[in-house]
Amino acid sequence: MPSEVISRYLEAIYYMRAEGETVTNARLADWLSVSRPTVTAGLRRMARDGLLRHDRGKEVVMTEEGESKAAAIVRRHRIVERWLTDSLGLDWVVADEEAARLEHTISEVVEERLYEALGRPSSCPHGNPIPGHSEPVTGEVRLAGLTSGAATVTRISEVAEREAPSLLHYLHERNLVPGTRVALLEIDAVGNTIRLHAAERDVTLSRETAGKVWVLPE
Amino acid sequence: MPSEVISRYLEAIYYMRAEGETVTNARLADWLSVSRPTVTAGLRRMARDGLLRHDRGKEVVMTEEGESKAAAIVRRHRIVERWLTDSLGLDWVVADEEAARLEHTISEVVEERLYEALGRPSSCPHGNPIPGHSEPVTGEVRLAGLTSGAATVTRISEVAEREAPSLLHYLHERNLVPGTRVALLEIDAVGNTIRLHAAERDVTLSRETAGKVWVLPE
DNA sequence: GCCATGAGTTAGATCACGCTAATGGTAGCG
DNA sequence: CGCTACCATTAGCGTGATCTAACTCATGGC
Repeated sequence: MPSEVISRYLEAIYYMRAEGETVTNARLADWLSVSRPTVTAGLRRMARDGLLRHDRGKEVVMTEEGESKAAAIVRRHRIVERWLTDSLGLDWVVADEEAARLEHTISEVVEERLYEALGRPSSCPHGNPIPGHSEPVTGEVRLAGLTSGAATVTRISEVAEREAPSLLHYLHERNLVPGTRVALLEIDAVGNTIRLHAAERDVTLSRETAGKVWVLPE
Repeated sequence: MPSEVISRYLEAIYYMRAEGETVTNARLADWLSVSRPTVTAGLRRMARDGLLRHDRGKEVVMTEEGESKAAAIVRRHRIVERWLTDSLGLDWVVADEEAARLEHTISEVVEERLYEALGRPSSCPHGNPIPGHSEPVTGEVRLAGLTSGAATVTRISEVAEREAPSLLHYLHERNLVPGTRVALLEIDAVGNTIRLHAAERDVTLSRETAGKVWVLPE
């Protein structure tokens, strides 16, 4: 059983891969808020324990075992998030923080019982699929890359939660949540912003922020 | 915030104190299944951090702070146990093991919400009071010390859970659970056993086992 | 073609947590 | 009194996880 620290490494790698980013030492250090030598040492231990391969070059590659352990953690994270929001009434941001701790102490049996008790949810509160139980929506694109006029929000990237918790608040307040319909109003290529109509309201987002919201065009 | 290891020390001390045992290095080492030098080092760190005083003699004395941290952990343990048994349908033994891990990652806010969602339970599944929410029953005695004829089971000591998980199973199977009425049949001073009638059945317990079951005489 | 920049690693340190082996009490028993 | 138990601590060691400082190396800019 990997330590909690190593589990966090696995989780981070999983999220980066899911976002299509290349997984490097420096990016992991940023994500986990630790120094680069710390990551070097951590990756070495992980390679030793058969969780990934490191091949002295660049990109880190998870093994089968690493992949499945990572998926288990993410699965628990998302089920717990659902529990915290749906049953205990916590808000998005708090639920994510709490789940980040609980995901490491939830056992398989508790995970399963909880999943059933919640009625087999198909995603976390931010719309991300639950590994092993639901698939990513096909055809979704980043809001930042939207070209046609209208779309429906499918999910908020896990990256947003890590990099700026306040961003989650921001999106939630503006009702930019899974299921909301949005209509593109204007792309400002100079200011690097995107203006859109969502939930009876006009919203302006930076291109950066809009890159973390995924939508399904109509 | 104490580490998880130190939290386990606090919890163990709390349980021993509640049972009226003297808290010594050796007893802690037994309880926690670590070597005595490890306990020495742990207690030193705890004293350094203001959780207890050690006074180079014998007994360990918790400070206000240590006491309240310990109570918080035990409170979470018992609330989580209730959740696991009542909402998720886990059995006594598994619930205790799971709670032993979850108690360290449950935050104050989750603890409170969960307590409310469960309908403010007054004890853990084994009948032990929830610190800060309920008081120990007054007048209870150990089943081993019962003299009169009849009594009602109030709680199974936390000691039983640590020392012999199978004992929990044993008691549960024989329906020796909080609320069950028992009638003393015979005390065998030679064999060191006690025979009693409980839940339509005759049961024989060793004096040792009977010391871990608390009852309220009628 | 040289050099600044950034990425990864090495070197060297610290702290928490665990171990075994050996040492130093204290206290009861004969 | 002296021995045996039991207890606590010291000594010495290993691993995981973290840090800063310093080194190496490729790559792109000029």
